[in-house]
Amino acid sequence: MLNRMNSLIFAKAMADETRQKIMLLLCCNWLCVSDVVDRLGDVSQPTVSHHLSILREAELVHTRREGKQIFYSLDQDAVAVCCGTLMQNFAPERTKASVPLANVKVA
Amino acid sequence: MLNRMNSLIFAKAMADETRQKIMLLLCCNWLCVSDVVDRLGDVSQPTVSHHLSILREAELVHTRREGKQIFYSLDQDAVAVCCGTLMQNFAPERTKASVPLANVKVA
DNA sequence: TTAACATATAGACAAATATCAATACGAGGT
DNA sequence: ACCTCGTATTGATATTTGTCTATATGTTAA
Repeated sequence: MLNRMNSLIFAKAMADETRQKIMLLLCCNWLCVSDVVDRLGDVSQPTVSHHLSILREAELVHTRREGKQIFYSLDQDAVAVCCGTLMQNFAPERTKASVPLANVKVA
Repeated sequence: MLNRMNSLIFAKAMADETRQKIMLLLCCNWLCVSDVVDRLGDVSQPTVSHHLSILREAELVHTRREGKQIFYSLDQDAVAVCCGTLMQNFAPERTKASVPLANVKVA
């Protein structure tokens, strides 16, 4: 139940190009909101805040306050867990023997 | 480029509850459209066809014609590849040593 | 070729979502 | 206290998307 819920929330969180761009920016990086706005270049600050709140509710980002700024970074563990859940639900026959991801062909 | 594109198409394809239900039905199973309609119970045939076409365009299903019927089944390899791509893009620090999915905590 | 059945497509509509400008909120600094 | 800066929220709008009914397409059988 919770797994299925997670899969849906996760997929919805990922299902937007701007959000994926933001996630890439926050991957291995702590950035504050205005940094993200600057790096995207073509999206307003409220829009970025909105996307960040979606990522927050999906529990895909870490948050840290520093003075006036709020820093975000991608929660890679959460992403990995969600991907694992997706695999278990939708590719169970490829998960049986604990497939090393390195061996999974990527186009 | 193509990877990122795939991640977006994949996420969008997964980002709907009805579609996830269909994918679960088609996981390890060949079903024709009307079978899917029956098992879902609360969705019209055109709607199912529409969802199947989205899954088809995302290349997440196999198709086989048999007389008047068209059978679908989930392409688990494709799902695995897409999940791997997601991991590589959005959880690279968890992919380095080829993490066995069995060791990934699932809530 | 016509009829019956299975699936796909078209068109219309409603709900969800992405976006922006304007504004509120909150934390420092003066 | 006030002002400024960074972020969040609100309200409005446009686009996307999911759904339906009606219809078209395609396959098989009579």
